[in-house]
Amino acid sequence: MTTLTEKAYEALRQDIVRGTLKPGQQLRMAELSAQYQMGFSPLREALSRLQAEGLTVLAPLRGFTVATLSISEMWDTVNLRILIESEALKLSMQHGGDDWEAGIVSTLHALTLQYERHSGADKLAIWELESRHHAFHMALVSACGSPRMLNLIERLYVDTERYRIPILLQSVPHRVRNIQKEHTEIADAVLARKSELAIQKLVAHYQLTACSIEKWTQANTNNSDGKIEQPSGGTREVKTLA
Amino acid sequence: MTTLTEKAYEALRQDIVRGTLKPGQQLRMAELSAQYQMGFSPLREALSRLQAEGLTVLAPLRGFTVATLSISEMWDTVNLRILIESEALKLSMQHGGDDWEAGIVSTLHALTLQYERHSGADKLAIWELESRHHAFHMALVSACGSPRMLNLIERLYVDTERYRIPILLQSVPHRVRNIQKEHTEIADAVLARKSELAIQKLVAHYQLTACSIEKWTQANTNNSDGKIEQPSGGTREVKTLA
DNA sequence: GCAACATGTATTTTCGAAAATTTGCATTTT
DNA sequence: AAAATGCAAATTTTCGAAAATACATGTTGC
Repeated sequence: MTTLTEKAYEALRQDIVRGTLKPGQQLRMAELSAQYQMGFSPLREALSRLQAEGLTVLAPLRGFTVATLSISEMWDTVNLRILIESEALKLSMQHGGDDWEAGIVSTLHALTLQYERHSGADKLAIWELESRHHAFHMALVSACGSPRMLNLIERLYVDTERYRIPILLQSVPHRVRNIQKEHTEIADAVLARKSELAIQKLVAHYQLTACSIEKWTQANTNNSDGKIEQPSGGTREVKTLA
Repeated sequence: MTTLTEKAYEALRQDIVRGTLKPGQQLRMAELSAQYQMGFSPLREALSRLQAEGLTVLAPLRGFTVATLSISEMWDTVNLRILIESEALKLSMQHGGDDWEAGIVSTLHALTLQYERHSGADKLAIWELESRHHAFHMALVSACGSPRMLNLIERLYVDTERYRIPILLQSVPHRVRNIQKEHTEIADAVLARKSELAIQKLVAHYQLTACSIEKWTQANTNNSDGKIEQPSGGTREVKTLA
């Protein structure tokens, strides 16, 4: 990583996705400058990029804020993700070769290992789990042949990741679903090139996750619908989506 | 429009889409600063945003360039557009009310008027035509109920617009297709809520356009495949996609 | 007491120059 | 002659301060 702008971009992006910077939070240049040890220029540039990606919002002359979360936005994202990834998965199953299959097997294996290892609320372990989870889902669609789709899928993944992470950070993992089983079943269907079944399982996986997020949110929220608070910390700022 | 950054963003975006800034062209800060009458900061910020949208490319420590065009990229974009807009159109036909229908009728009418008016290669008329064309296509899907989809459709429109504009700028419109008839037929099927038919006509419309661009490019190009030159002007810089 | 207004402060936005890096070119070396 | 090296110019990147704008607070007028 060469330029400061890139460092700023990576750092801000990670801090937003992981919830260090909370949804709706004002991002004051002076504070960021002190926090990340750099001047305004690289920060603004990074924030602009993130704005185009939907992770920050710029209100003219009153600065940047972290993009807020809401249940309706989540469902919008999830539904779009289902549409795109269903197609991408189908294409991958048509075009994918040995390397593609190998990628799925290996990322699933790595994910499983980390699942079994991941016990409590150890942050480091959670980030590693997230990373491997991401790798597995990308491996599934990686042979779709469309750079544009892959790029979009990557962004949609990040967007939904923002909703899952607050739950993961809770110490109680309340494993009512066996998520790892879902992953394995998806991989099995995909590798067997059972197109319909694989897509159906992937869609169900996403919908179950979304439902679980929705329920968790309603349980951990006292305000009216469509708003999401950050669980950790004592700051009690309620964020609404634009 | 309040801030300089916004002005820079709009201006650069328009100049890239319309081909004033040519695909692959180096964007030197000093030149841009003189051209657009502002300092580096707002320009860099605008270019960063455009980079996230895929209209510019940033090579670390060697500046920004205009994103290149290629036939394979075009097909990738068109296919994704077909996937998204088919779904969005279906949803719109399910949810759309009177306002939505009115929007389609009025934008189609405005488009038709400009089509008949638009004679030669009058740039002003072409930009107006483009604007109304855009409005019509957005009107079709505007009732899909998904802000995310609409945002994505907007971007995909711009991306394909970059491919159509060089052709429009040629004085000879070589109207082998009756494009306006295609628009009308789409609108008719949509308003009649004939879902299958409407989607089929929209898809055909996009595929015909893509084919026509591909043929035009091969005719106006002497190099090997996948590269596109800008037609106007004497500069003979060949641009490849990353 | 309350609203409109003015004033000072905090913050964002923009500029112009300094620092860091690449690029082009001439010179040397093999 | 070709490749490597070193230097100067051009260019990007970054900083720190100036300008512009928003925000908070207190004041005046009614």
